[in-house]
Amino acid sequence: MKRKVTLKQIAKELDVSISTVSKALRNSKEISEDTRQKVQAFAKLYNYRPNNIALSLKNRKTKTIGIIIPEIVHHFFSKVIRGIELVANKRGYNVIVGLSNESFDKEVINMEMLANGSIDGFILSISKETLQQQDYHHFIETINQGMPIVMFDRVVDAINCDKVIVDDLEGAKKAVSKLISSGCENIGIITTRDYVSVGKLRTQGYLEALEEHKMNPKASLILKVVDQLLSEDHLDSLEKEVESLFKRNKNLDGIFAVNELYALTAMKVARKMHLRIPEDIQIIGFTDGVLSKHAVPSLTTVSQHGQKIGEKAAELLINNLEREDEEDVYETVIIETELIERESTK
Amino acid sequence: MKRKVTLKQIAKELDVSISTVSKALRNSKEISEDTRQKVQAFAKLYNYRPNNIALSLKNRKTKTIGIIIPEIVHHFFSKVIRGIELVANKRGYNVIVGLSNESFDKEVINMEMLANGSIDGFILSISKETLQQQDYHHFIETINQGMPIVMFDRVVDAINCDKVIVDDLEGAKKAVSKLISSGCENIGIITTRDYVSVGKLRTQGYLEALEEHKMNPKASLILKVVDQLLSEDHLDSLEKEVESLFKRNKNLDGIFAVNELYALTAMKVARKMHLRIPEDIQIIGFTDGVLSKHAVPSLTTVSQHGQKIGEKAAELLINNLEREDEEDVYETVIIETELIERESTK
DNA sequence: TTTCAACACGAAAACGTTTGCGCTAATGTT
DNA sequence: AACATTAGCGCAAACGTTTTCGTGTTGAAA
Repeated sequence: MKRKVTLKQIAKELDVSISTVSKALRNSKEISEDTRQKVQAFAKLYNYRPNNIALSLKNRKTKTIGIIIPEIVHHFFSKVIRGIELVANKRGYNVIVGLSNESFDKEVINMEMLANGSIDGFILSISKETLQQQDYHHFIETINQGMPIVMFDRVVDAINCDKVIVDDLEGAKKAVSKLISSGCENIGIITTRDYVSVGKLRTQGYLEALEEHKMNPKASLILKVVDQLLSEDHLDSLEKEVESLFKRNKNLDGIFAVNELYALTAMKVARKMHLRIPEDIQIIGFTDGVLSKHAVPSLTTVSQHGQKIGEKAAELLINNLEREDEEDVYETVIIETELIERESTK
Repeated sequence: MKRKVTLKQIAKELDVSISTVSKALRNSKEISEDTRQKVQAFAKLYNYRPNNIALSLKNRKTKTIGIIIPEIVHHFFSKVIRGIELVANKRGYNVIVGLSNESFDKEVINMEMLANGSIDGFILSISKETLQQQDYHHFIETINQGMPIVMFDRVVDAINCDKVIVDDLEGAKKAVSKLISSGCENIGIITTRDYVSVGKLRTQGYLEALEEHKMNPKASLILKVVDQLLSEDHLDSLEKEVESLFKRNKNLDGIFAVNELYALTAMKVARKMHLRIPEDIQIIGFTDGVLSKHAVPSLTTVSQHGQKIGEKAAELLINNLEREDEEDVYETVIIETELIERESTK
């Protein structure tokens, strides 16, 4: 078991100084052709690679990006990571992942762990708990220490930084407009509580779409699901809530659900009530996950292009990191949504 | 924008030496109560945190684990990561992720990037391309340099290291036995080419189960799908292959599919051919992903417990890293599979 | 022969820590 | 009063790099 070879070892072996070895390897012309070749041959033989940690310490940059997401077992976030990874690697960066599990404390702890030199900047999506508590001091402190942050998807106005979001409002409008133009007259929405910004915006898009088509929103058509974070019977209670939405609106002929799971649940309930999709009721979801694609009937959905979001976020961050001048102009990039029409709509 | 404060700055500010500050913060009793308090107060005020990179350099360990997986947009791998992250964080480690995208070259490059000091050890699942080429020199070199590796799911005998696998053979047997005991007499299998070890083992399990029940395997019942890595029309060609399986076996009444997607495709084809599930044909998949749970009818499946795999892998690695004695005894842990019965079987 | 570049290399500092050891002054012991 | 102990602190090395600034040797020009 031979440990990794260092400059010092090469130097000793070849009876030259460390500086000479370093320069020889970097093709400095201070070094004679002779020694340069000798050193390089030796280095190749022993498979020398500079120690990243030492370089990080010296350069005061790690070439590593920290990602904090609320949950990894989730197609959207996986896709975002893939996007980040893609451009990060292309530009010589590594990616280190922290999971907040939708918890404020874990978010803070994870960020603290990474902020002490391990990474050059953050890409993150805020946990639900943090959004509820509206405590953003850890973001502010991080930024104040000179470490840039890019937020995506779940962002918050209070923090001044680069952001990548989808046009939730517009996406929702597209979806609802589609339902309307396909003949729906009583469209229900299944959404989250308002503190999740994306939920709020999508609800707003729903309302605006109705308004544009001179349709009156009815309170009974709006279902704001209370989400008990990931509990086991969450699915059951969700189903019950959706069922009551169906029951109190006998003439329901369209559903806009702000995520995939809600949409699938709606499909399930519709089936239970012997409604045909899309003949009797049409359904559109949000988030282009794998469920929508393989559902039966397959689900028309508003795609968020998670990978593109990740790519863009990584670009913003790295550009910021590598920018010479220190001017802080923050950008908010909006990734267009796309309505993917499948079998659940006419 | 105040940069992170260092020992040196505190020392200068308080007019003591760096060593004094360091010792004061670590509660060394070499330092007087007086200065200790002074230093600690100052440190707290300026929110001092030791620089991880410097510590890594000094201690020659990074407290970071490198994960290399073929694909992240995949429930199984996400769950494994979650498991790893869980125990890693609990034991004070961070997690850094590299994606091979099923490519040999990317696997090698990623490992090289991480191996030069960035991490203390690897947890990985081998890419398909690597398995095909059977070129494992990068694993061997890494291990030879004293960096431990834990492999999971897709492992290979040629490499001597800790491994965490599911009992693919036994899991497959469970599934097929279930089909048999539910009355199936003509059971088809949809599997991968043999170079993917898990595919091979599951096929073997299928055969053994048949044998145990005195049933003769028929070549026409075995479909080994050629997987053109992630191409767009992969789904189409997959569907055609499955369809021909159905057509050449008119009396097919059971399907064992080695992954979720194959199982779903089988369901789709069955539906197209007007076979009722589970009355006319029963289907079982492998991998407990989200698709199986939400499919209609929901899919009976062999669960692999991805999270548990991740947890175990992290434990093995960290135990190895923190072991004092240098004896190399490698373990292969088998995680039991579990048959989750849902609606696609009787 | 002296002077001066050019050449080839080495010493040392720096990045931020931790820690063994040595030093000084004060205190305690005979 | 002479000596030993100890508390309290600083020096310096080490981890592995890169880079600036010397410095000694050579060869050529004067």
